[in-house]
Amino acid sequence: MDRVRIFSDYLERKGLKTTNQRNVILKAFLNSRSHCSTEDLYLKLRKKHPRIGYATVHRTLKLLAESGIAIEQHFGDGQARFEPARADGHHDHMVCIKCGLIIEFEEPQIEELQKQVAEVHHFKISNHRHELYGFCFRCADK
Amino acid sequence: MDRVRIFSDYLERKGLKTTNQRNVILKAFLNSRSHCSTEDLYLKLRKKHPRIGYATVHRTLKLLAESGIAIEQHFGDGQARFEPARADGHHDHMVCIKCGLIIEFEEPQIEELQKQVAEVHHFKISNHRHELYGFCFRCADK
DNA sequence: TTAGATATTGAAACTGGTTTTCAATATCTT
DNA sequence: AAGATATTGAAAACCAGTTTCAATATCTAA
Repeated sequence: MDRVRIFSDYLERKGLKTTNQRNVILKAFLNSRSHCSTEDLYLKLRKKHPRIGYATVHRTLKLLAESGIAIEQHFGDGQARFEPARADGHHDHMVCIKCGLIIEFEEPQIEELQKQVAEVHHFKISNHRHELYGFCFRCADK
Repeated sequence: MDRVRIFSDYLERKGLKTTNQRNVILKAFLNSRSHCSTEDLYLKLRKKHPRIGYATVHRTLKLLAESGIAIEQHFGDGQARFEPARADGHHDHMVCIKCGLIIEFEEPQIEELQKQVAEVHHFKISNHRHELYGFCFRCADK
């Protein structure tokens, strides 16, 4: 089922309304490069849809995150970033502290270990964040 | 070497000055429960030292983090928290999203695996964050 | 020990991302 | 098509954090 439909269904379940702005923002989000901030998306949309406000973009991104279509990330620069959730599951991030490059990684063994650690503490994980900060191959050389 | 001395040395190396406020804040920080925010520490200090300002507390916590005495944490509630660095090395956190309980954990195998993942991507880790969000044993029951 | 140079302090103003407000507008239900 | 309800955009509010600035404290060198 495509994500436009998933979103409409989510809105309906919540007693919210499907609007033109929400659809436009959803589509722009899905087409955007990953890890875009509200600002990024707002500026991008502005070209074709100058009447859509920043607040609406941000509210819609929050809704997308709630509905599971988007994942909200915080990489420590004080600005939320959103990326489309993937069918192929969870991944984590390496963030270059020099150039800002974001590399995604997936490591099932780590996931398994953290599950075990949680069990030891009788802790029920609902989500997690695992981020490596440092220098990407390009920036490490210098 | 005790941490008051470590801090003085750090300040001197940086051409900064050892002041009464900085020492008072350092001591209060070391005696505080872990993971306190600037606000927490400011309010606590206020009782005995009502003339110390919020800005000074925050500036000093930043200096403590720079000097390696404190570790700055961000658990997604939009407020930085600081904890005394431990001699026994690094640890990560589980955060209860209901009651706020913070459990520390340490898992060398995860550290090793993340090192390997970074190598694959020619990424040089300078630090990382690994946080599990969910329900602690007490909150999971309900 | 003291004078001069420099850093620190506290209060208040400012920042920047985010969130809320509110009157006008759009959507949905019947 | 009308009434009820949610959404919109602009602007204001919010909030942790940071900066400003004049007064004060610390440090250095004589």
